[in-house]
Amino acid sequence: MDLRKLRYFLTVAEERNLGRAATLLHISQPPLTRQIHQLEQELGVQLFNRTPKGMELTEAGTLLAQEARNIFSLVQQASEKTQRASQGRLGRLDIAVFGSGVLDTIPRLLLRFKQDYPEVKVVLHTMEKEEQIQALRQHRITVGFNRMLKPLPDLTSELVNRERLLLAVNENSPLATQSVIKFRELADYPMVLFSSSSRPNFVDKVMSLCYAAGFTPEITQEVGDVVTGVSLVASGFGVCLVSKSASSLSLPGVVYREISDLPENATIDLSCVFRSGDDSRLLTSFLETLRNFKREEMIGEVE
Amino acid sequence: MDLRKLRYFLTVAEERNLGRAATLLHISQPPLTRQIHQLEQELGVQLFNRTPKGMELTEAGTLLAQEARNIFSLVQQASEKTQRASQGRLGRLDIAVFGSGVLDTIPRLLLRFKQDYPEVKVVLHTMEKEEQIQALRQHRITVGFNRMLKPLPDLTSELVNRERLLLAVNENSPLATQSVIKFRELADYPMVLFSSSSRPNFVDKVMSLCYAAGFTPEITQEVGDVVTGVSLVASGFGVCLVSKSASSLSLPGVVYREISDLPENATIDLSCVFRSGDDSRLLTSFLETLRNFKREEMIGEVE
DNA sequence: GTTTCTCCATACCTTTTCTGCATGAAGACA
DNA sequence: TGTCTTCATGCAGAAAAGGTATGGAGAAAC
Repeated sequence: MDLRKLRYFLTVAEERNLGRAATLLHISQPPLTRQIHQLEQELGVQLFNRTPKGMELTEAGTLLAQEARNIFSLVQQASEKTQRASQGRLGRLDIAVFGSGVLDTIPRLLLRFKQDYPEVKVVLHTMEKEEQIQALRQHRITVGFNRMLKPLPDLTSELVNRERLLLAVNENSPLATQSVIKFRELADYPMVLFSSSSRPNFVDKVMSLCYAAGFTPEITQEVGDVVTGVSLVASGFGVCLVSKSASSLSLPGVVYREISDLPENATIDLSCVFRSGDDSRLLTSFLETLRNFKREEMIGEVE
Repeated sequence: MDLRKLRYFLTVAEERNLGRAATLLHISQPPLTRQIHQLEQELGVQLFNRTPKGMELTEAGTLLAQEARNIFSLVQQASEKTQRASQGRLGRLDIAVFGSGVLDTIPRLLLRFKQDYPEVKVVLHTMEKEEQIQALRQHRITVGFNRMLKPLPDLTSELVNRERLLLAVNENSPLATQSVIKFRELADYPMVLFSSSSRPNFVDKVMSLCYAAGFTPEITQEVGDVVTGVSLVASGFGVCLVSKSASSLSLPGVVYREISDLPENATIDLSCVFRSGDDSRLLTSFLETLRNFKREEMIGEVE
């Protein structure tokens, strides 16, 4: 059974007349007769009763006509969906985020993407950096978000934004009342820091800043993620250096303070990683939204 | 886009290799290549990335493959359903019953038909006799049930069963306590009867029985249907002659009694009517069940 | 009752489309 | 570099679909 035969059948079923149906189909009547006969023979079912008045549907024919309409509707949809998918406007995009990366920037970006491409289903996976790299290579995800990725040949990373460090301090700490905080002063306060296993680059960055400022920080507790870190600050474990976007995380007893003399390079980069040479249309769409988003964010910061 | 191309596409999509797919499809590789190209061109969408390892689905291709599977499943179902419909095992059968005909016999028959042909959807319509005739001629129904139809050239009627008359009497009436009731005795009791507009044949039959017995009945009330008639008996309006199947209608205060000397022809026929020469498979199926049903009912009565 | 008209079916030929064989081009792998 | 695998292309043959002419059967009109 072929779609042409089915189309012919449906037209005859609706016209109840071979001649008119043939005209509508832009063919002559005899081949149409043959195609209908063939369809009946293929199915082993009589679809029409031939009367002097025309072609009258049998019960089986009536049912097939309904089914045929469904089939054509599905075929039509399939064609349209395929075309939308080829334009990166329909489909499924698997994205990985790291534990605390879901704060601030990424949700706003994803919301923006959802507005731009409402038919794309975004599936979020929580993965740490190494897991993301593996998942990208295995095509389990298309995009990963993380911080400070070392360059890799098969993966391309693109900077999403660069945030200066902020200090999370307990509201009862003397630092909370100071109008200006210098980095050097942190030497006098215990510090909560990520464990070097979970965020080696971040730890290295903080440690090297401290060394440059001439002190070794007193680490009271190592934590695996920002939320835990900030909640320890709330409990009075010490101060904690976090990225600016983490300041959207407001816990009772915690305030965020800028450090006045932070060096230029004391920043945390949020990057977006994908397979080099991935020409997927969904990725292209996503990167387009990402670049628009960056442009608008920069304008926002300048203002 | 025709089903052949779609089948080819799906096979290639599943094999991810033109050569293997061609083997499975029992064609050689070059035509398959061309068909895939044509499909891509028709849709204006690249469905595969050609790699030295084989054919790799694009996002659009992945989506089309899913849709294609749905389409084939629907086509398969359509074919099977059509064949079942041609055997009278699937479809919709519109049946008309008269007001009180839904009592006893017809429900049992319909239940039996539902067991024999579970995939046939029976739609019941309540219509009086003349309405049924019109509906049959307009093909709005396929079968009608009614009582005592006069012969018509374009409609065939088949006897379903023949029921003797029963007398519905109020439990307080002297007749209720009598062991034997003779027809002649009805002359002394007021009677509830159908109006001659709703059941002319039934009224004629009762009146002629009374005349033959030598009396004219005192009609206290004319009613349109059995249920009303029997409820008037319950209220003490008089006695009412009903068909045996109506006795399944039990109302408080009403008992049913046989009449000992009822003539042979004092019967009510339940007939089934359909268009003469209707060769619909559903009707054939229905009549087959009906005849089996009649056979079993007769055996039941003999026992 | 015959004619005419309207349908669908069949015969025969033409045209299009698909298929197979042979072969080419390009990247992977040893 | 040679070989292997994979997809792409040219050309001829086969199959399927389409067109024209015509037949046959029933309904409607005269």
